[in-house]
Amino acid sequence: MTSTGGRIGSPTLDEVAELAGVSRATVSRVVNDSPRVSPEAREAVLQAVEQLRYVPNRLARSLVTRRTDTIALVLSESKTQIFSDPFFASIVRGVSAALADTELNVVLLAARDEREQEKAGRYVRQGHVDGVILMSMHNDDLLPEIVAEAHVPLVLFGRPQNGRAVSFVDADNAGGGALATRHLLGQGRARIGTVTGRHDMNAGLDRFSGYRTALEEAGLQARGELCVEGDFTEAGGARGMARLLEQVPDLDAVFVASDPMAVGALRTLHAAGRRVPEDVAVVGFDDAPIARECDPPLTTVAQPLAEMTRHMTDMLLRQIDGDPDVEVRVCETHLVRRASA
Amino acid sequence: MTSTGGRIGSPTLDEVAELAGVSRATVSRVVNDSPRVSPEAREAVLQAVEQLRYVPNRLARSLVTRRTDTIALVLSESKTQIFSDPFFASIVRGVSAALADTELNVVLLAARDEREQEKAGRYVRQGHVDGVILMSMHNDDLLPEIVAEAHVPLVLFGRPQNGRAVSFVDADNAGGGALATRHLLGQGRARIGTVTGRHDMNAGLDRFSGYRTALEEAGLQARGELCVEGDFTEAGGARGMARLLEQVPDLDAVFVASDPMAVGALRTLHAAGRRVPEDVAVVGFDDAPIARECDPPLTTVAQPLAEMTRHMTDMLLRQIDGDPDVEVRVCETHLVRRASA
DNA sequence: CACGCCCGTGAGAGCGTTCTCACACAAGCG
DNA sequence: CGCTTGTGTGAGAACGCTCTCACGGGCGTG
Repeated sequence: MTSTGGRIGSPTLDEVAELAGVSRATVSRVVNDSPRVSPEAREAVLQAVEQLRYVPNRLARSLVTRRTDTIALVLSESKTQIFSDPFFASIVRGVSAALADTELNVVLLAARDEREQEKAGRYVRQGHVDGVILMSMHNDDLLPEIVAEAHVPLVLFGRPQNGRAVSFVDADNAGGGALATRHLLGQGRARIGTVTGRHDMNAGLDRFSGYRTALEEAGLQARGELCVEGDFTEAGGARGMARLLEQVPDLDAVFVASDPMAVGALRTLHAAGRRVPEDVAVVGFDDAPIARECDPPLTTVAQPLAEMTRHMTDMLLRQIDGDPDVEVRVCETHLVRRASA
Repeated sequence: MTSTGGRIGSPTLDEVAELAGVSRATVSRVVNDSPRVSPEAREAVLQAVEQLRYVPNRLARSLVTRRTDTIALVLSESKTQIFSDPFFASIVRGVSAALADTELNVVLLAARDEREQEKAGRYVRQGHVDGVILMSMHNDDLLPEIVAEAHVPLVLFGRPQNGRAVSFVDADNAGGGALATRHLLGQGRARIGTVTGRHDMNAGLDRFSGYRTALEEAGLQARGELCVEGDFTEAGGARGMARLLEQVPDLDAVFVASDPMAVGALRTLHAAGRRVPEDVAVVGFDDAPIARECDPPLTTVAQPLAEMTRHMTDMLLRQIDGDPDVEVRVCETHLVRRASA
């Protein structure tokens, strides 16, 4: 390995220093844009850097600065295919965008099963990242605990189940569910069903509770046969809708707790010969790109994802800078009216 | 910062050594499972590790071992929403699965625009990872070049455009396109259109060329009005199908170069009152989960993704272990028959 | 009984950085 | 003209780990 003629490994600060005829410290200053360097020295160093194609070794730097300039976006989700959910894609985009003009890198960690969660936890604890944004929709997830105990700055996407003191950003899911349901009530719909999200995810539960609140406000009851549990996937939405139609043949509206599920529900309704919105009105949730494209275009509840991701990164950066406060932010949703309701 | 009472920072090897009453070297041996440690010493160390909740600092270790035990899965894709493509989700799953019982971590790097690509490139060059699996479907992408020049082990998913010597794994896209088209021909279809993938992605071009090959074999011509360019999205598939119907009203079959696009095409066909497969037969590509769920279930070309991801990781690991050979692997596709053709 | 051997251990150098200090030198002040 | 002030520079100690090497003690062998 050492006897090979070629340059194995990258050039070091020392090599640059020698070539530039200065000390290692001066090279470091130039590389880090310190002002206290003479123009001549700076020029010499820059030339040497160029010539050797020097790239600083980040590991060595991190070892002394105790900063990695990297944050992890952890997706801890086993049961649904969160990865192919456009909703998740938006989060990723939002976070990268928010950090675009900082020094910070974002890495995504996928933690599908328990094993991967432990791997991700280890990765975080071993000092690879300065902070973590954790999307863990699932209530029995170990990872929030693991990360919190590692004393690594942490912001959750979505309200955690147990009331532990941790910063998070969430949409007002209950408010959104109520918004959707009130919209349907306002159209004079009387038998309003719902395909909920998974009951072991807060987003699912909260949207469901908003649905019930709105019905109760109107003096109606969320009877059991009106409510079926979905799983946030398109297939699940289709199945849920089928069951709903079976249980309540004269259904005239449905609130579906996510857009992919709503697309599945639309398919079932078409197949069953129901017209949307004439026979059955449909409201979804998330305002995914598909909502605009499907037939009919989907009325849906939008969460301000850009705003939410910005809050998450801001909160995380504050924590990384040493602010010990726990912050919580719940963002308002709004209804996007299209043709389906 | 330093005056805070609490334990700032994790315990170090030295602290563990002191508590266990041994030297730093011995602790290191225990932590790294070296056999040359007496049972008593090992026990003492393990207890101290437990008590201090010691976790090795990976950066420090990497600095000397020159191994990070991390590989990056880089998604360099700007134009389509690759992130919400189920196809991509499968790749991620496959790679993590293949590395599940190794020490290696996987981080995902999303590089949507040029800026993010540079950031990702920097990340790789600065020594954060031992190797890279790069999904860059796009022909004008800078990242393959950047990574290759950094002399970091690299395996591409998908054949690169310029013939540079780099290891890659690809599906036989041309073969798959031919397979699909021959299947349609075998059903006696005569006017077979295609909605292609993007022409600046090899997967798109190759599937298209397979389509033409099969037509020519049958003595037919891929007339211009039979071919429209799609973009691998559902919306694009719907639009492409609409254009196709307009240009060729008596179309009796279509090969759509991805399943999401095929789903869009089905929607258009339904809306236009064409029965599938009676009036128009449809074959997709990818065997995405949706293919099973849609109406009618989609006949589609499957690529052996599990096999492909395994090859990619194997090849990368070999490179990381110092094997300088460039390897190439093209995997066979097969047809999955369902109801749409 | 002396010799070599292996085994468990610890001392210490090094990995590539940053950062604190101290130093040399120039310039400005009384 | 001595004194402080400031500015550019370099020496060297960290950072937390691995790994080579040397050393002492127990054992088997001739």
